[in-house]
Amino acid sequence: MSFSLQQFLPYLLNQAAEQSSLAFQKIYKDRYGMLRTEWRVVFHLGIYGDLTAKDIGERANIHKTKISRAVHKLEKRRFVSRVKVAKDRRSEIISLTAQGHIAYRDLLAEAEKYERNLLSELSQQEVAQLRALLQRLI
Amino acid sequence: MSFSLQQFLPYLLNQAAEQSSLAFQKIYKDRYGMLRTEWRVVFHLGIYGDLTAKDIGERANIHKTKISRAVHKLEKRRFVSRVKVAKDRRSEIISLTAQGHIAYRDLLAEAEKYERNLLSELSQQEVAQLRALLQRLI
DNA sequence: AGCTATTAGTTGAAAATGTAACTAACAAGG
DNA sequence: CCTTGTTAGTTACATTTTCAACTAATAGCT
Repeated sequence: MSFSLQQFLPYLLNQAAEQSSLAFQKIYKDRYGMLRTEWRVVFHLGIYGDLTAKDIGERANIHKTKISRAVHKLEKRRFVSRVKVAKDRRSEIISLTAQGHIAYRDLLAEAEKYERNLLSELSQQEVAQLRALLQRLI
Repeated sequence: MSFSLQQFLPYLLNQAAEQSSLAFQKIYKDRYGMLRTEWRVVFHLGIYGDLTAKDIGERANIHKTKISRAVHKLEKRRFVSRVKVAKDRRSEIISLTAQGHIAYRDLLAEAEKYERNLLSELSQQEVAQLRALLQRLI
């Protein structure tokens, strides 16, 4: 009985991850009807600029079918648009539309606010430590 | 462009959680055909002893429908058994069967091995820090 | 050029999840 | 006891996710 679930790292990380994204999830869901993958696609485009589906998938570690469906939905709702790449017509460059940019900026502001709030309990140093440790695990 | 997804805590936590549970997930899936919720139910029973579905849900922060289905599947595969509570016949005490215990002990050993390996990159102190910080977030 | 292998992205079917509505048992107040 | 409200757990249905098979385009080899 010496094993503690509360100490088991994958479990701990999962709990923390769920807790920490729950409230933010509500924002992009309620406000833009987005799912997690869709929000992630929007953020990647907002941060890194235009990308192909493959790029996004690689950077975000998301499977291509999920990306494909997320992009479809985002396109249908006019948050992104696509243009075939001349050089390689299998792939398409995905870009935020004007409306997509607006949503991105809005959600970005929320994300920052949200994170500030989340981290308000920790000291600067602790935050840095936490991030560094998590990054090493990744 | 100052915002970094790699620094955004919910994102970081999610990545770390996914990474850290991927390989372990493979073990309980391949070896016992279990899903995450099922594995969690088994661990809760193994660690805390017999519990009702409600108890498990509360401790593990899992919705009752998920618990209900997980328990059904575990019962069908003879990892757990159920007995109606005499005092309150709405609820049932769930217990690991002999076979369930065997699976539990096996997975427990794997979990410990897995975590040792996962943490081998970090110092004792760092591990303690990480756990403490995560627990505060939760 | 022609053949095979790989790659980007899509699609369909099966499995899993979320949500809400439901049943059965209990509880509390009259 | 009866009514009303609550609780444990299940079920049905819609939405998501996963997995494998697929199409279309390209790359590489001969």
